[in-house]
Amino acid sequence: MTAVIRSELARVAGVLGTPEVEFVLERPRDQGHGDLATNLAMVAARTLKTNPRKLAERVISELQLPPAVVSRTEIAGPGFINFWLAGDQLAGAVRRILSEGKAYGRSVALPVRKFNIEFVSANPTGPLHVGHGRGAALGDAIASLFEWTGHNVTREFYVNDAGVQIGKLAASLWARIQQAVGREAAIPEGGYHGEYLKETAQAVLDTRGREFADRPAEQALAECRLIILETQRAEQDRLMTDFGVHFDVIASEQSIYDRGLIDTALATLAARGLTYEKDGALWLRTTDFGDDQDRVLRKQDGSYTYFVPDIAYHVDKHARGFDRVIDVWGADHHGYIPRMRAALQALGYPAEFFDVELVQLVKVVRGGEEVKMSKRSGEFITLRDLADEVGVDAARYFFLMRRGDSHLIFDVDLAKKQTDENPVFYVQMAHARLSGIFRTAGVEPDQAAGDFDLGALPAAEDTELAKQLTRFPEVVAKAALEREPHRITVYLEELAGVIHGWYHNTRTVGETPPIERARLLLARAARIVVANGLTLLGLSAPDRM
RNA sequence: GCGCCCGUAGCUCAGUUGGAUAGAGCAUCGGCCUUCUAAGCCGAGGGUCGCAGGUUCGAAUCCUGCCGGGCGCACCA
Repeated sequence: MTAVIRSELARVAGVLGTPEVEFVLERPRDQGHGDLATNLAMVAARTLKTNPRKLAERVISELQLPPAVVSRTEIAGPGFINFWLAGDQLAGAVRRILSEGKAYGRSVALPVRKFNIEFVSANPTGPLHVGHGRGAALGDAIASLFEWTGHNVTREFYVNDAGVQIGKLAASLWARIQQAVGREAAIPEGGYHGEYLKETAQAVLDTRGREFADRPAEQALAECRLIILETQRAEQDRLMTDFGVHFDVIASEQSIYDRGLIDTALATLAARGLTYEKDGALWLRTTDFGDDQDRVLRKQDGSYTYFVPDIAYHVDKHARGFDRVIDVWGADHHGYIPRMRAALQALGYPAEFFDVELVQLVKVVRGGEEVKMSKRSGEFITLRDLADEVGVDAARYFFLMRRGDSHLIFDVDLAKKQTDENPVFYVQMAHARLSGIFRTAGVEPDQAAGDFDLGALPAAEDTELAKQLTRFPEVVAKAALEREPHRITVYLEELAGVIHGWYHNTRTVGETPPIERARLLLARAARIVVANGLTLLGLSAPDRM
């Protein structure tokens, strides 16, 4: 219905002689300002150098909108034009919720794009921690938002299984194995001290026998490397599955080397004249593309920097036909963005091909005290621990309820509370209560049929709820455009507030038949919207709590 | 020193690509249980939008400078 008004406004803008003017048509914050408002007269007045309110009068006299769509218009404030929609419009919007069901809120944003979204991508050198959890929740939710707006999405996880860190990890495991059979052995310099390696060491001895510890070091290290990689990867997969995140592609750094993609990428850059030798190293002219200094590709010792497989990996993503690639990174990697972007532009990819979503670090608080995390000491809150303690739904919700680029304080006590102070509980409770209405009525929600008649509903709460419900599609579209899942949680909390108020102040079961019928349909529509919002974010929509 | 992010109510945070009187939850205070979940609802108080300039009909939003917090500035990954 907004599209009709928008295009009519655009037509009038042309009549006024300002066809190019950019105006806004939006829902005003204040209900007294109508259902929709536009600033057309004010922005056009600037170019036409005339009085905005006078121009607004002219706009209204030019507008040709059927009364079935707009029941009233007014000029307000400095020159806003406010519209009140006809009652049928709202009832029609609720009927659309009922007919679209699980699909309500989905749309197709043109042009349809092929997205690759890479997230988590944790090194297989230790357990996933809460920061990875935030990346997982955010990446998955952004991917879902793209799907809900009609795009093609691949969720991807990149494994750094080729670097020197894996070698140190294998050596650390080997030391733990030696210790487990009672020998003196030290974790090597820069190695890993976490408890989990002791467990893995014991598991190796249990399954392969104690003789494993007697093998020649060189052979054993190669084997340790494979074992620890597989163990860590398996645990990461299990955790992500338990966390409700499914990856379509697990990409391996080692395979980037094995498939010869390194040489291809370097050759392409060289052919474009963008590399040079200096001080015995090979450099890339990233300064030509906005970086503040050129970067080394191949070190003096002949080995490649981490930058090189990263470039090759993104070349591979490009080759796989994605037209938008988004990496979800921890904020501590932000300094890496300019050089990555520069490298991809050096390869001739369009600037919009590559983008990064930064995720700020998570501060976990319990009992009012910060829970410190230290990878060094091996003491930190793992994602597994957190999910076990507060539950997957609460964990995911808390990770999503703030903008990704703002610091997140994760209050463990709050996440566990089964009261309205806890936003997850508050939203899920709204769904459970709506389900409760149908239990009492003795009908399945889907069986609440008939034509929705908003006119049969007398309470102001009915209309308010209906209005709130119909906002959902535009909230989803905006959240997808901005890649901001927190817009969904904010909306759901507002919606839940309206639902709780409606539930408290009106009754459904036992009202007169026309009212009961209409309220059941409204409850069904509300239940659909809450469920769709929760589902989109990867959360459950419980019928009881 | 340079760069990126952040700074909004006591706390945690929203704030529609510049709009109308800056909002929500929690906390505090005051009401409401013969009710489909009181595991809830209604109401009140609470603000120098970090500070100072600028841009314009209009700035929390855009620009400049400063202050404060976080994170980066490798031939590490």
